[in-house]
Amino acid sequence: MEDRAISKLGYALLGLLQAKPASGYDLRKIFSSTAMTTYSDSPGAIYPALRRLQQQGLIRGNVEDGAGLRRRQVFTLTAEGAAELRSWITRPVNRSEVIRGLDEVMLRFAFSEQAGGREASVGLLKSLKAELTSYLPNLHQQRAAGKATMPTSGSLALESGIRSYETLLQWTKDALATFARQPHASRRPKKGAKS
Amino acid sequence: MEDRAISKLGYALLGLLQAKPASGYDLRKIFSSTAMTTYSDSPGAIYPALRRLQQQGLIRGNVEDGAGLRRRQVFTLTAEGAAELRSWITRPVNRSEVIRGLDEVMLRFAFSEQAGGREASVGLLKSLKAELTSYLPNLHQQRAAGKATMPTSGSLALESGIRSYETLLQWTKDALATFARQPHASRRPKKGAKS
DNA sequence: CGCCCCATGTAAGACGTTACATGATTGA
DNA sequence: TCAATCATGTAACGTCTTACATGGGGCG
Repeated sequence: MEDRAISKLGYALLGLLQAKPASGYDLRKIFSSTAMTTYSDSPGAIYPALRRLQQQGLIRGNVEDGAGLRRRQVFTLTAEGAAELRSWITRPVNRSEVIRGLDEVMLRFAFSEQAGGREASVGLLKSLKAELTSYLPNLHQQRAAGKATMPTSGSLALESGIRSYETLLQWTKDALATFARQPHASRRPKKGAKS
Repeated sequence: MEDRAISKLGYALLGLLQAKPASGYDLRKIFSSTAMTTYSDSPGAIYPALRRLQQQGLIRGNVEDGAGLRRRQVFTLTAEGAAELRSWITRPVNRSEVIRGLDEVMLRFAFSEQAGGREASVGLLKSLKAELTSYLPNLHQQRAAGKATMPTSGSLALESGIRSYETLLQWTKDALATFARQPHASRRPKKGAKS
């Protein structure tokens, strides 16, 4: 239960394990076959990451020795792991994350509902929306400032960044609307099985 | 002139030096003050990266000892460096870059006009557009497939990814239109080998 | 004089990438 | 039997992060 930092890959693993216990190999397959291909499926990254998480007490591994199968270790999230995941997810979005770590924010959001229920998702969206709203004028200013000095491709690149932030802002609004439309009934999974 | 790989930061430095010779400190300021804040302005990253580029013969450093100033080394792109930059920029965009390395593609594009003229920019845009067009149906499929199994926040996260790719595709079309509107006059700073 | 900006650098440590290694099971 | 897939791991390597170190120059 040491207290060192957890990498993005580490959080991705925690989030997946929260949904369903899995082996390292299962996790690799998820990374290589789904939309999570952004993450590395290399054993040299995953197995050491799992070991670190286990040393920190965030996951627990159980060796499956059912049949005459080769040893296969299935990892489960511990209570500490679930707490760590929740605290990572509910932490407000700040400027530097918007600039350098949007993918991590989206990862947080993807796991938010299972980890902290509707409220967690909505909270994260609001926080992201606020940060985007305060950051965008900044970019517009840079576009105006650089108009003269930059080559066409340079200012187009900046334009692309601006558009992607605007699209994201619109998405946060739509996502908030989606949650607003949903019944306010307690959708919060306390323990174990999900729908 | 060893032949090892160049990191993203390395290319960012080459691109900036192509526009204008600069010292390590100048480059750090660019990273910390402009829209290029995505790149680290830490000396522990930049100075070693510059040294590597110099060892590869891609840049050359000249110590300025004009006044009684403290030594200040100004780096310039060599011919080899310019060639390397061009080859990086003109290399076609592939699937894995679209998935994991869009920021690097945008970096390439930002530098493309100065490095290889209008044709380089247009070529890169076309390549990106083709790759996006072939990748997007893939994501739509995943959305359809996961609709049942994913929690709301998960599918919304995927939706965000899809939208950002669609926005980018629209941007490539607009950018191509921008270049099409520009005069075809030779803006190319290099003697033509390709027709 | 003290403080901040210029300007460059090094050292320790963590993480991911690539490549290699191992071995069991299943199917052709 | 050969190949592929399941399943886990290690070793070397490079790069970034964080933090520290150094030292001159300008300014109040």
